[in-house]
Amino acid sequence: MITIKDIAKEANVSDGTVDRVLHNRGGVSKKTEAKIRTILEKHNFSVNPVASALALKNKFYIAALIPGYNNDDLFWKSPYLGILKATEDVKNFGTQVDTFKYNQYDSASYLEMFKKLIKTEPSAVLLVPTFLNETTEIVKSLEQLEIPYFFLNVDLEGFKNTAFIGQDSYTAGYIAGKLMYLNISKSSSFLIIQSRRNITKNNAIFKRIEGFNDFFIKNNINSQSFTLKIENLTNLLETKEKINDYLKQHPEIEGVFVPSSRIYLIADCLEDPYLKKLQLIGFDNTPQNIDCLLNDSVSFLISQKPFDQGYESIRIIADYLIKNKTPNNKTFLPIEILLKENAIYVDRHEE
Amino acid sequence: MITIKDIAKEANVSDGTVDRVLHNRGGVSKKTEAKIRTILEKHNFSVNPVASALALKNKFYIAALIPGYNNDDLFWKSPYLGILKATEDVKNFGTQVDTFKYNQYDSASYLEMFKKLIKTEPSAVLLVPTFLNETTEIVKSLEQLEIPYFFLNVDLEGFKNTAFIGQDSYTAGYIAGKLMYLNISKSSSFLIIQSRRNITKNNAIFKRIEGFNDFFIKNNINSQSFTLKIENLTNLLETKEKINDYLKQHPEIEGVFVPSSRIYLIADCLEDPYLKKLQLIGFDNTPQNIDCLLNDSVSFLISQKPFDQGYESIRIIADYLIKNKTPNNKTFLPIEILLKENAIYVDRHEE
DNA sequence: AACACTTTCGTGTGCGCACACACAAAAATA
DNA sequence: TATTTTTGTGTGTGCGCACACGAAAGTGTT
Repeated sequence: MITIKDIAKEANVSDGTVDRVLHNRGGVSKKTEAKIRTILEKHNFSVNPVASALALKNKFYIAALIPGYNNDDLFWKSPYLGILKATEDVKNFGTQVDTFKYNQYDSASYLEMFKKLIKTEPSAVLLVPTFLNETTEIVKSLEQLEIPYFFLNVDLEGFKNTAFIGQDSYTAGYIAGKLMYLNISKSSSFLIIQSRRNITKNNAIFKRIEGFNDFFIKNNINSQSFTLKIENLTNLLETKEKINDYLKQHPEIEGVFVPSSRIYLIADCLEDPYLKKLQLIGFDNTPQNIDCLLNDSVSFLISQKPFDQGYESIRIIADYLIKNKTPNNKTFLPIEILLKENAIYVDRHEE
Repeated sequence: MITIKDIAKEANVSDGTVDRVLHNRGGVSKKTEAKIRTILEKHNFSVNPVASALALKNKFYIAALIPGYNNDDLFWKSPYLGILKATEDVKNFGTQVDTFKYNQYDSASYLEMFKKLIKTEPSAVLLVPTFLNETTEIVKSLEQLEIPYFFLNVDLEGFKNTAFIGQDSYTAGYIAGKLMYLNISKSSSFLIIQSRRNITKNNAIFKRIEGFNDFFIKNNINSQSFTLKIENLTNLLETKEKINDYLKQHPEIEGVFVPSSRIYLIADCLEDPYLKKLQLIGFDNTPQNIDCLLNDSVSFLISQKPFDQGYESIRIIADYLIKNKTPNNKTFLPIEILLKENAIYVDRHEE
């Protein structure tokens, strides 16, 4: 393994000079810089990141702004755990990570946590841009401070984020459509259940529905699509009544598609004959959803690999900071299809 | 961040003494050792792996013994790339990796490469135990030399391998059965195509077929199962003739299951009406197979995430060597279901 | 030619750990 | 008690790099 010292010796300069050109620190004559660069090229030299990390010692600081979670909605636990795992991995590489959690249904808390975050003077920010207007505001201050920012999970367009890490929601929805079609009989119907509060443009849920419907359109399938909007899924009594009523009125429905991570609520609400008869397809490998797979109430789940999303994000940002590695503009994680049998082999959150 | 020096100060001993108990190097009185351990526990101390790696500098050496690949059978390229990626990751952590490739159809080359390998005095060995008898022999010398060994991809039972990294082939086959059932009409039939040379007990292919058939048995489905054995799939003329003849004689067949990574050969051999009519399900995301997904000749592929298998193996072994972290006895990677739409979001081999 | 600057470069220190070596104290032996 | 052996502990050096400090060489001004 070749070291800076080796390069220096070959160029008849000191280690410090080589270091200066490696880090574009300036203060090197053009002649010697050229000489050093030639030798660098020749040996295809790259610094030893381990030694570099040791010497740097907590030079970088990443702040993450993501939704919190509770027992009612565990989705954001996985990305958080992924972030934690990555934090551990990069900790000794001179990179510190702090996570700020906001309430995904309260734009004020989003702004509030950002204010807290920005006071810590991060070298880069990872955020889940749930709210459009507030994000515009946030991005403005970040750009003013020249802090690079990365979007996680929500692929908001029109911003100069260094990268996006998440899923191709449209295609994920398209696949959901395909799986639905496989499971219900031809010329039968299906139901899409939406929760009002989730419908905003550019939103993953919106794109999933679009993809789902497009499958049937593009393949000229004349299954009929019904949509039921429910204000607040968590209100179980109301949800229960609405759904079962609706199904009573539309006995031709054979499948239910829930484009959010809340399909377990639907499974809970369905009366027994429906539960047996219907094919349920939903998103995300939360513990409750996995349980539904295992007890046969849900046929398929599509996972967006939330743990990996969190993990990869931090790794990408750390590489960007430490190794100056510019990431792909969009990093799409695999669209994972889960069914009863492979559910247990999914994402390892432990370790 | 707490360091060895901090621990030493608190225990009123020198760094060296702490170092000795950390590495069980001996030569420390019971009293001081107890004291140090208490403090270690109290702070939940763990050494900084970065500094450790720097100080150790190429202390460990991992040798990998895996099948080679060629254009005809690219499967083993992915694990190899995974190993390479991991090699890069652990390189600066004092761990070197060398890969030895053998011919998976020639047990002599297996032994021969092992002989080469063992001369390099590895600290640990990763191997794909394709051949039972030869593996017994190999393991014997490894155990004599007290070199820990790990199995990759092929889960041979009855050995004292430190760990296995691969897929649950039985369940993967079971899922293939389920997907097949979803795609063909009830009470129709399907065909399993086997290549003679692959049939050995304990083999992944064997287990996949078992799982596949069990799906139909356990769910009381009376689809009829046919099996066609072909000596050498690569002999395209013969394969072509045999398959199409067989299908002519059994028009009730609606699906074809190929429990190996060679389904692209079958797709190549099928005459056009069959290609359109039949549902093909196979294994592994090789480029040729992915092509078949994209051009609609194959309905599903099950990936065993070969890249990840290679990558994880090396990481697991490195952690074992560097951090003394005993791995799970079996590490099962996810059973990934691929179809046309999510094929492009799979395994990133670049970077 | 003497001076004040500026540019260019070498040296030294420390990051946290591993390990060889040195040396003291305690125990065993003569 | 003197001497050897064992046991226990401290010290020093280096891993490869980052960066501060200051020295040397170069440039311009009066």
